[in-house]
Amino acid sequence: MTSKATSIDIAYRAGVSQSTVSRALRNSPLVNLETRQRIQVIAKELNYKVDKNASNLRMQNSQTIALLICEDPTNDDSMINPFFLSMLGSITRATAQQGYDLLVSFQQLSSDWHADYEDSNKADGIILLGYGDYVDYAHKLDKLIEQSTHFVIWGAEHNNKAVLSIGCDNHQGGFIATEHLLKLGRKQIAFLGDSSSRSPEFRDRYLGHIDALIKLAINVDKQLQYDAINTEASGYEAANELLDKGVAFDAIFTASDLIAIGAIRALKQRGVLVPEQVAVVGYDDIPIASFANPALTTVKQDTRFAGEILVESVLKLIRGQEVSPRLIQTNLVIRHSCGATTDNS
Amino acid sequence: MTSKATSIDIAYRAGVSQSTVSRALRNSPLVNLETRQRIQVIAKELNYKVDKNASNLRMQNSQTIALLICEDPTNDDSMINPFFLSMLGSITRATAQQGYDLLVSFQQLSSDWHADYEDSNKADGIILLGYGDYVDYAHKLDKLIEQSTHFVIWGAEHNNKAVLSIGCDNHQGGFIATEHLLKLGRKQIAFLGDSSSRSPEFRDRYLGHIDALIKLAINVDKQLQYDAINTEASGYEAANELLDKGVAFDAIFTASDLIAIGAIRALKQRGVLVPEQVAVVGYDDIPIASFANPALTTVKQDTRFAGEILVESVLKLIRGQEVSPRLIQTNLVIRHSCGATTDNS
DNA sequence: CTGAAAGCGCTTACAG
DNA sequence: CTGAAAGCGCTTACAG
Repeated sequence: MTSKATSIDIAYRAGVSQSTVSRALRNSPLVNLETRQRIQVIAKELNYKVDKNASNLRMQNSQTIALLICEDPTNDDSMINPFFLSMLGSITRATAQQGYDLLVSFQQLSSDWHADYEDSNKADGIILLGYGDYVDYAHKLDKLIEQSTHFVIWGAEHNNKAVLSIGCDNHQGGFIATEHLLKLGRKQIAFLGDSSSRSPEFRDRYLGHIDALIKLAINVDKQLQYDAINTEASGYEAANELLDKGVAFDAIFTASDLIAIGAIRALKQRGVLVPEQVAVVGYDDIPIASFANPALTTVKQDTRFAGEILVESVLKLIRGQEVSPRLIQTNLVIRHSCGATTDNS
Repeated sequence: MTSKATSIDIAYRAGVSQSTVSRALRNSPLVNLETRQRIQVIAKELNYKVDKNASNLRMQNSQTIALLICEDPTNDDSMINPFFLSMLGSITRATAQQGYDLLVSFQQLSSDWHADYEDSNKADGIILLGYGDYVDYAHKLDKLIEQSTHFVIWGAEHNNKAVLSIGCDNHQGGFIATEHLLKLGRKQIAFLGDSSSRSPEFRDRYLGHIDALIKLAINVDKQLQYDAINTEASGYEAANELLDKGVAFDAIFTASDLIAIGAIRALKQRGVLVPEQVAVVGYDDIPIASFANPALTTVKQDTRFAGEILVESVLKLIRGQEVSPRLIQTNLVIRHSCGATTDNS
């Protein structure tokens, strides 16, 4: 293979100047339609592609956006949170659709965000995908703001108003889950999941749950909340503690599917029938959810839509357009674990 | 925020020439240690980062590699094959470790590979992650070769010797799965999975399975092979067909975990005890596997290692070093579905 | 050990 | 409608 064709090569063959080639390839109306087409044909023949480095250097942008995944520290290193993975897929798609490239990186490996990305002109904007309160990242966030980097974070509204956040409405999600359970006649609903401010997502789900109870005039029993982090093991443990305590309950709403799956394992092991004796509703609708036994009723976050909004938002930021934080509504996926359907296949 | 600092700014402050700054930042021994350090301090103060576009343009490389995911056409559009997702994670890590960036793209969205990547100087090399025989991509593969693009594909050895492939040893994986089942005393082992050449991975797993049977002098019963594609539904269906047929079997080895999970659902529904009556072994060790009920015994492909090898291989290609195709050994993850352990939690 | 200069391949005012 | 020229921010022979 001979070395890559440049616009000069094309200019030579087309018998025009390099500037004209450049214009023609960008389809500028300035250049005569006929010459334009002739140039484009030659370009195709030579398999010519604009050199992005040169073009970006000149235009001072990169047409790529960076996705920084701040992995959930509660997960073991080898496995990415399944919800993130799903977001990754939708963000990749949305980015491509907008004609941008996506640079992916995991946070633990790089300690200097702005450095690695926008400052080195590799990305025009950044999407931060994390779980939790971003407290560990606060300092870096500040740095990003200070440098007026274009970035958007996934999650609950941030206390720093300069940070643009896009997230699913966890409060609403918690509300509909519990409301559903109440409508099915369940009265004592336990909540498994950290309710501290360290986990804003979980806390908001908890708060939504509480609001549903209050709205339906059910007493809130603090005894029915158990902390759990986002793992199967933690759900298993929390459910066992709940069982050991001896408090009566006929349903469990968990802050994540992983917790729900662990809880179901504990219930089954103790001979508790799901959903007959205890209904279970999870959160996230990760792929595993539909394969659980019984199949898990869960709150689904629309990752496809979320990815689109996320990408659209950074792009707006980059273009200097108006953007505001956004909460995406969730919806309930009803399967068998809540007892709403009788067919328990 | 003032505009980004350049090497000229640093040169000005350090009272040296821009060339010296460039050398100092690359830690060239040519420049006096003291000046070098002084310059580096200033660079840090100014939060300076080398402009990648300029640097890449000048050096004629991009320090990034592109990952093209050719999605399994049997999966529905919204969900990526979990095995790929896991590979994506490990490739991301491996790439970062080598100081390269990773550009991710899904195949359906872009029809012109070489165009979008190497030719436009955005990536120095390409990793193709696909499932199957790459027949649909043969034409494009040819184009890549023709353009002497640096690329490596995931999967079985390709019939075109010019293509460098890295993959797990599916034959060996099939072998150890069946061998394990035989050692546990199972005699009639069904195989669920396409055994045609359209699915070279599945076919090799099947062949390994057959070899294990032959080695242990068990008759091969063609009746015990059922086609299935890589979905839960397909596994469910195949297991039902098997059950309907009325042939006796005491174990099932499936070409993927998704198939295994569907098969287990069918077995349970028909009242067949797993693993007591029928042992099941899957393939992939996707996250769901450990949550299945019973927890799935499966053949694990070491994705972390595979990702490293993949990245290492493209890099070698890029550097013009010697590389050869590679088969990575798999290993068995023994859980409950094969009946090897009695504790069925 | 350091500087002046060329050049990577584009895009885009500027002039015609 | 087209061309000559500048310049994006680097890296690296070349000369000293």
